[in-house]
Amino acid sequence: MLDLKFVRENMDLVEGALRRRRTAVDLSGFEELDRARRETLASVEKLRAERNAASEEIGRLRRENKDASALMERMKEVSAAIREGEEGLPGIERRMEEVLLSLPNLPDPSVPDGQGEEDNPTVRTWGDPPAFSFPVRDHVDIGTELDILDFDRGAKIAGARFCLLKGAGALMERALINLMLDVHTREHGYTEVLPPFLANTASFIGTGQLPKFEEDLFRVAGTDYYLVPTAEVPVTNVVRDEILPADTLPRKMTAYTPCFRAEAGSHGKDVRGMIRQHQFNKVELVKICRPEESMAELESLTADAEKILIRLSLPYRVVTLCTAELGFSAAKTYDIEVWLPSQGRYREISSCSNFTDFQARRAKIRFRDGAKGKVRLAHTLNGSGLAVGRTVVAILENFQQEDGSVLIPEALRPYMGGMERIGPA
RNA sequence: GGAGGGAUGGCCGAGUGGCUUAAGGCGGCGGUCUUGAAAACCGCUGAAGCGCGAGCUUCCGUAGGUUCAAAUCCUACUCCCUCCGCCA
Repeated sequence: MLDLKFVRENMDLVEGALRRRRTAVDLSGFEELDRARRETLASVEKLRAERNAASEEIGRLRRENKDASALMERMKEVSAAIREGEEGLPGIERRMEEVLLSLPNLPDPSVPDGQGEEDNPTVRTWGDPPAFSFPVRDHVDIGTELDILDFDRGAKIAGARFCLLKGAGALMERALINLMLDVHTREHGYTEVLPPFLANTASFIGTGQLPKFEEDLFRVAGTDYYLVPTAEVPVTNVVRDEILPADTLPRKMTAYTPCFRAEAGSHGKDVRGMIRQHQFNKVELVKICRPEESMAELESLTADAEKILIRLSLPYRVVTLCTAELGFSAAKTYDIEVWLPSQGRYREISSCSNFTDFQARRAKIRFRDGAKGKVRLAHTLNGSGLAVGRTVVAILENFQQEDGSVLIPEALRPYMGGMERIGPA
């Protein structure tokens, strides 16, 4: 959510910044609502001040056993006038709230303009795509033949876009989760949390998925619960409605959760394999920090995620999302893309974003600046560290051998009971 | 699921209709004292909205209601605690 005062005073700037995101907004109606609200508020508050003064007077008169009935009678009218004046206010405020909640974050000035994926500049590249002396197969063929991925059974149990992992496949998924959590907690200073996998409406509004993107979520029928689409939701909301001591910042948390995505609009994209599923595992990194530090924290958070790929010897590149690709709540995002031999290109495996004060304002995440300082909105960040299912895909494809087996990256072997290779069943 | 008890500022906690513009404490900040610190003492210290400003208004879990006036009374809901039941 953008700051009301800022929007009011910088309408043109806001409209211009959102045009950079290819989001057309017309704020003229909002301007009118804002004016009406302030006029109403001014007159109602004046009446309330009158009533408060009279109430005090009535209290005084009654204590002195004097007659207050005339004043009480007059206040009846004032109270009626207040009620009447207030009448339109909830409606106006609700409509303003709707507008504010529907406006995406403003892109950071460093974010390049662009129309689509092809306009995301590459920041850096690590590792070399492996060369193969045999025909490359994709993870579906490799995994099915090794009997570690079973898409047919996944579909039988749940439906399309679900997968069953078996044997060394299930073990690898679990091993990756442990490796990632260990690296982030022991080497990068994050505190591990294991949050609820369902969260309520208030939490989803806090991080920006609601009210706008309900169709992307699975809701538990008859309840106020949604399945989390990312640990970002429960973990960022750990500090919702709190005022944090400044010396506890930056607060760094990491969490494993399964992620559930309905993604109504995504049909037809990545229909094959484990790239795009209704359920997948992810280890998430979340930071709450001072505004001055958030851009530097974004750099280090991205580096923390990259570290996992380096450990696993998976070639990747980092791109900056251009204005058109930026997510709703983000001011700046780096995507980390891993090399997928079967597709001959890099595919997203992590998305690291600085949300500036956008989520903090919605979720009331604040800190006290200095011992007697002002209360200020914090900045929030998060990034995948990493998407586990896609990491399995990348390992199967990058480490595939001519005989159909898959070498296990050395860093992962201790987490898989010393297993060095997944051989044919 | 049943019965009871609760929800008040960063934290704890008093407060059953009008001198509550929320007592008191803790914590924090400033000061006195001290070589320095601690202790002691003194002072300051909730959040948000509106207004150029003096200032005004709102907020005591949430939403309604009663009243000239609500932290306080009424209704519904949410969450927490204790006990019982069920259960991994």
